[in-house]
Amino acid sequence: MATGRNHRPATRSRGIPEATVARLPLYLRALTALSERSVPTVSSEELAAAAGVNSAKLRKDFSYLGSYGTRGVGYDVEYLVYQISRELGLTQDWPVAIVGIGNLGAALANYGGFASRGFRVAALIDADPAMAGTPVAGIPVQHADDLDRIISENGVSIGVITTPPGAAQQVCDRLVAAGVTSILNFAPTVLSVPDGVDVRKVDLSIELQILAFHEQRKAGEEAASADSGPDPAAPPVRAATSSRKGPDGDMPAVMPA
Amino acid sequence: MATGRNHRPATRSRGIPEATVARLPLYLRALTALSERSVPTVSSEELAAAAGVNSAKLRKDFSYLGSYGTRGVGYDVEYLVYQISRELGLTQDWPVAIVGIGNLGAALANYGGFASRGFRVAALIDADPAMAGTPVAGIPVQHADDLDRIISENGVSIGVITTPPGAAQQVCDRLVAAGVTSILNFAPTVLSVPDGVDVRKVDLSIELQILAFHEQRKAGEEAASADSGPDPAAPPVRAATSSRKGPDGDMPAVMPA
DNA sequence: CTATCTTTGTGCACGCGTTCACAAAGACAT
DNA sequence: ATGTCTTTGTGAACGCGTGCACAAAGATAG
Repeated sequence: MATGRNHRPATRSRGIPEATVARLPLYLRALTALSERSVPTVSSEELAAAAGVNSAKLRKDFSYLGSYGTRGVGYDVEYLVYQISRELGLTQDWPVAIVGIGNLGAALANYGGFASRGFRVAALIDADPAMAGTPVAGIPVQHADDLDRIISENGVSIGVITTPPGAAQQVCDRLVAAGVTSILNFAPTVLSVPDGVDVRKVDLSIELQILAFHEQRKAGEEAASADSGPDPAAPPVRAATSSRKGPDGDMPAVMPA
Repeated sequence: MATGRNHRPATRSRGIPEATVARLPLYLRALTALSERSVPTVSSEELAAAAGVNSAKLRKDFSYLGSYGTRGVGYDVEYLVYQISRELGLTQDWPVAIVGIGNLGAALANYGGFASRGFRVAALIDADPAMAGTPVAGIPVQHADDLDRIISENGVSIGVITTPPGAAQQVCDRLVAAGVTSILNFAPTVLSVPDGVDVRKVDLSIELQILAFHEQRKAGEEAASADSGPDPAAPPVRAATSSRKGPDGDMPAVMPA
């Protein structure tokens, strides 16, 4: 019943830190590229550079999985690919259902990176009856009324939500009721899920806003003597100290929508 | 020249912790919803619940911005919306360019959440000459040859990369050369950027793999007495101790692509 | 067999982020 | 004016993650 429990709070899973788990796919990608070039072994320094991380961090990460390297030589690429794949659970097939086949849902269905690495788009679900039967990326869209059955029959345990924000919580509840225990949420909504269900959030708007923050800061630093404009340290006229400072007139309406 | 410097390493910006910056958009979204319902004030407890975070964390986050609350009452919604918007730099217009108009790029161009909150899709760029002139989401696609000019003329400082992975680094280099200092990267590639350029990464494949890890762990815990199958603690036959343990035959080919 | 050289694996220290718990502050009733 | 009650703002403790620096381990040459 935890409201808005995003990501993993601090529950270390099976001794492997969450931060390490988040980097394993990165290592795996770099190792796969090396494997395709038939590189037999790789040092922590080389692999770290390819993955964009510190070499000490990489070695510590791998130490959580076990001692898979050879001192003086490095790591066996194929063996490490297998170990990480196994640790991440990519040696098995993961049927995935995408709910909400709008622009984004359709794009994800077509996305090649989805299909590889053990993930398979098993079902596309939408609430619009007009879309039922229409194939998207070669997969017919099914109606949301049959959500329970679709999830059960396909053994889906990972759901992807690409609905409008208003429908996200309801879809989430139905997915969880049908047996889904992992959700990738693209809707800009805080989802409430019961314990035992993992939610990961991908929010384009939030990413842009974080970039805007740093962008503004960079601009404010370079032009420290601008035309009274973006000085992030000078707050505007603070409203009176009364309890209701609503319609004072100096509060610009910032958000268009 | 820093290779693979993603996110912010540890550089605290303007006294505001990076973790706090990442949560400000979340608060802003919740506050905007309250504002639309004409709620005048909100307590840290209520707002924290709406944003899905701890109330103490929220209060500490706001304390970095200043003392904008009233003890015994809570926070003025409109005032806080303005303060956070200003802090995030959303009071100004941010022209954004999307490079790589495939499925995902087109979906982002159509995505409504992009347009709101000060972000404006100023240009769509693709390397395919056949797409030049074709309107996507009402915006004509322009050819990548004119990238420099497009970025300069529109004053774009935030670029979104939705190209195939092979083209991402080259596109990134050209964007940076043209003056872009913030990049949102959807391509599964580690980007190298010079200092002063911020890169944020959105990687669907990585998110799924993290979910798969926890999913596997959950499945392994519940069925602790399965048919010798997914025991995450028992490593398979370790290859011989020689330096080259490549083609031993017992190394399953895990990655299909 | 011994020496040297490379690279892993990790002990340790440090800093950031989170959470608790509580004093200070202000609203509100009397 | 005073007391009570609610809620903020923050000091302090704790835990996680990161990076340094080095010893241990093994390969390789002589």
